[in-house]
Amino acid sequence: MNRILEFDCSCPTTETRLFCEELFRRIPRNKGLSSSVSGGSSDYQELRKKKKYTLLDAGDEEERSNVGVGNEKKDSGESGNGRRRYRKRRQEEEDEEEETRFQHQTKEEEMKDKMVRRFKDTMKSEIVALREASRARYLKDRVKKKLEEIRDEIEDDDNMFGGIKLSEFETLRQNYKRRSVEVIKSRPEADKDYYEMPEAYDRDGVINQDKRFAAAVQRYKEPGETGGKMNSFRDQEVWEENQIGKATVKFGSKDKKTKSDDYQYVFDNQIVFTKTSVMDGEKYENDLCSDRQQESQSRDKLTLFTKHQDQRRNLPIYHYREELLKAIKDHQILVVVGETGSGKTTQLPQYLHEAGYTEHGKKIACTQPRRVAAMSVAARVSKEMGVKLGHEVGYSIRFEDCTSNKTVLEYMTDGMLLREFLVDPQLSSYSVVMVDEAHERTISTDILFGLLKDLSRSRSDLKLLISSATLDAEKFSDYFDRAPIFKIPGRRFPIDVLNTKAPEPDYLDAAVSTVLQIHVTQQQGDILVFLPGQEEIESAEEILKHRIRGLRSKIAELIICPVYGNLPTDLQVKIFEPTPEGARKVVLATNIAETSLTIDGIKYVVDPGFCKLKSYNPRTGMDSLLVHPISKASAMQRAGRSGRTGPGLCYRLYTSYNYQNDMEENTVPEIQRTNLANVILTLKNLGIHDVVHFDYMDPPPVEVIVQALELLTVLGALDIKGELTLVGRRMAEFPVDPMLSKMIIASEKYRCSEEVITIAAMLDVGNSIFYRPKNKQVLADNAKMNFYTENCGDHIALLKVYNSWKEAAFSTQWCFENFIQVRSMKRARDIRDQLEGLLERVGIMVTSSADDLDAVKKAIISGFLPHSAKLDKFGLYQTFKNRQTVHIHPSSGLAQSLSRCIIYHELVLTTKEYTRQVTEVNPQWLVEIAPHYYSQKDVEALKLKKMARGEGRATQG
DNA sequence: GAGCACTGC
Repeated sequence: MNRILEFDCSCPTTETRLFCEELFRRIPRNKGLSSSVSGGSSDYQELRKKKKYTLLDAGDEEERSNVGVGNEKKDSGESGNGRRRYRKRRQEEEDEEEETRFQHQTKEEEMKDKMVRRFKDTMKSEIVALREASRARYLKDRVKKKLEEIRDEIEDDDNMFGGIKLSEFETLRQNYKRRSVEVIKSRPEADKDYYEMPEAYDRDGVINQDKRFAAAVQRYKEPGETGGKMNSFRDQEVWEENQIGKATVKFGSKDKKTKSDDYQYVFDNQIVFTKTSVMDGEKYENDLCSDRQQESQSRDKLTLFTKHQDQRRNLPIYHYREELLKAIKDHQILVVVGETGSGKTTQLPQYLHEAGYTEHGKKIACTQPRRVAAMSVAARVSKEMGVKLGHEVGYSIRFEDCTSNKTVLEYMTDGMLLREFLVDPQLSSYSVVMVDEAHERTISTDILFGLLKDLSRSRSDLKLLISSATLDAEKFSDYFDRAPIFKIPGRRFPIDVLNTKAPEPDYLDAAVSTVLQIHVTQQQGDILVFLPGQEEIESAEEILKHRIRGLRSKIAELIICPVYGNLPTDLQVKIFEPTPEGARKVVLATNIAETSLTIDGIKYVVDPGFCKLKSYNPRTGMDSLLVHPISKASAMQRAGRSGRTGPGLCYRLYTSYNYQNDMEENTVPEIQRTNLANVILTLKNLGIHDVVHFDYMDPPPVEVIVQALELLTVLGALDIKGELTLVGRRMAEFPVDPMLSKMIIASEKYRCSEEVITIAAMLDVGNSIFYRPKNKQVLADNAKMNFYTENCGDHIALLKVYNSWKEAAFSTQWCFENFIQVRSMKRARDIRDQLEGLLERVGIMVTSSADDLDAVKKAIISGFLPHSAKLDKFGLYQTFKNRQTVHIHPSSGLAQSLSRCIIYHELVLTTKEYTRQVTEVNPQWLVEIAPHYYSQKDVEALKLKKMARGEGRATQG
């Protein structure tokens, strides 16, 4: 009894649920049908107004009022009829009992007493069944009412949309309704509108409860079921969803704006795609099958180690093992081409190890462009070899050296190998160097190319492997003295590439439309959309949400996951969560998803063909971060993201003509579009004097090299002959930009190294310290302004942020409270620790200037002396040297104030020329600190202007 | 009152 009552309480719409269970039980299950039946041509709200539905509504109200009210109250209403009768009877019986207690004389009375006691015994066990029977009867009535409702709907539909052509969904829905009616009608006695209480008493006057309830329960039993209870919740949910859909959404032929012969869903700007090409998969499926077989066979019998060995044998590269080893033996340099999944990164070093290249204490190095890749690959290989990570197989990345003297296979970031060159220019501990993902052309990789090529001439025993994706293999081969190319097939499913028929004027809108198009017309599979930046992702998210709002009950659930670098990690994790059944995930990502993140289950890629690209202008010394069309290689890479777990589809929002004729083959390598000051300093430190004629694979513009040389000279890292000075040598020790390292070196003079390395670390992590969520911008801004005090710029604010965090014991909670990104702070701490260690190495004491912020500012000037600007008479800033108009970025604490002379960390062209991370300084200090760069005249002029402006203001006031 | 792709030492 309790069980039933509790159940009633916890489920406010039990009647509804049971009704619907009954309904669904009787109707043949058809998933597609039941999900498409949602919504209705007639508007539920309007239906509610009609009189014939008031009865139903009253029932609904009653259900609602029953929620949370005591159980007793449940006995009211239609469901209580039987119970009321029963109660009445019970009361009578009780009265009789009272009577017998006093009289108790005749036999007749004794018999009566006996009967009552028997009745009471059976009461407890039967009351449960009685309630159920009563409820079942109520449900029967509901079925009838619902049936009536559906009939009316059909009638309405016929009247309203009789002559209009319906969409497939609407037709389906109507058919579904008609079928529902037929099915219910064909049920025996469905239309009988009275209920017979079975005979309760036998002829001899004895109550026969079995007989009484058996009949009531019988009708609501499913064949084969043991009890009359129904317990499917899923169908209930489906039905409720449909009801909600009816109540909130208007949809149907009447809402149709344009008349077309046939349609499913009408979008204002439906995009027409043409299939232009197919990227073939490479004999994947057979492999996969054998993979699975192998896996299932080996799961129980084999150990983990042998299982790994089995998997190794199934990789495409396995068939080429001997040939590869022979090629490596015969040639000093080999270009290996293998697409994702070929197994080159994990297998090649192992083959070399097995072939004896690690004898005599030599190691094999394999470089990766990213830290995560180096770590995860090393972990994988150590498992395959059955050794502990850090022993025979290790990795070495910044802040983390996971190797030992036993290590023979060393995975490392490319920057790390570059640092290794500084220590040991002969790389004498390595027998093989493999540069993986060479096609990514990071700066470090490009510099490594030149150094390794040179080294290979002096060290004939050193084997060099350059591994890359297909496209530019010939280029690598040409560069490395026509080294042979070894091709390994990849493992990928075929991908259909679709291009638009006409160019799309608004890629954002087109991307959103395409996503919806895919969502309603294509089968299961997640969607990945590439967008240039955070802003575009956020607006795409909003538009998408807005557009599916009106369709929620018509289409499957669409889960929107934004991903970009600055997104806090805990929000990034969302994209890896498996998509729930029946739903679809759409990932809105920046280029982060092109190489850095791999998301499982992506079947559709939407590629608008743009990305943000940073490029450097040596004349203005300014970086620009602007939206550019992507390259063909990049487009291929993006498309490839869809074919990882099954055949994929790539929707390109540009024409195939654009692709063929307007897009570059490859993205301009980083080395040709970056400030090279750091690279030049590194090369100089390696003893390469002629940096202009260094063997670059793609030489950077000479202007950029010259400008870098100039800067290094100004900073005192190079002397007049272009040779590295002591200052330059010390600067090169620090793995940061030359301006930052100069600032650190200068902190020795101003006795504030403690503060300066903190600022350097905070500047180095970039602009991801403060987090500003869209819905809490004011709060976030207020929290940020707490770190700004009088006479305090962005640099000092960063210092305060770090120190406050330190005082809060590096607390994560503190970060949340202050809208600070923990991830960035942890990184800043790592960098700071590293810098602190390096201070010692170059012989600088860690000293604090305490509260003397001027000392800190002077150290900043020493590093960033070309980055100064002054306020002109129009209230705009002009750089001292280039006379270029710049603006203080609104995110800066100084954006509102007018400081007459500022030092900035960087200058980036986005919508305007913005200086970021700004501090006000005394112009006189510029001359003091850098008399070789600033003349007294520059500063005097500023003073005069200031006076003139002051007077102007005075007269105005 | 703007908006910052991704890396690496």
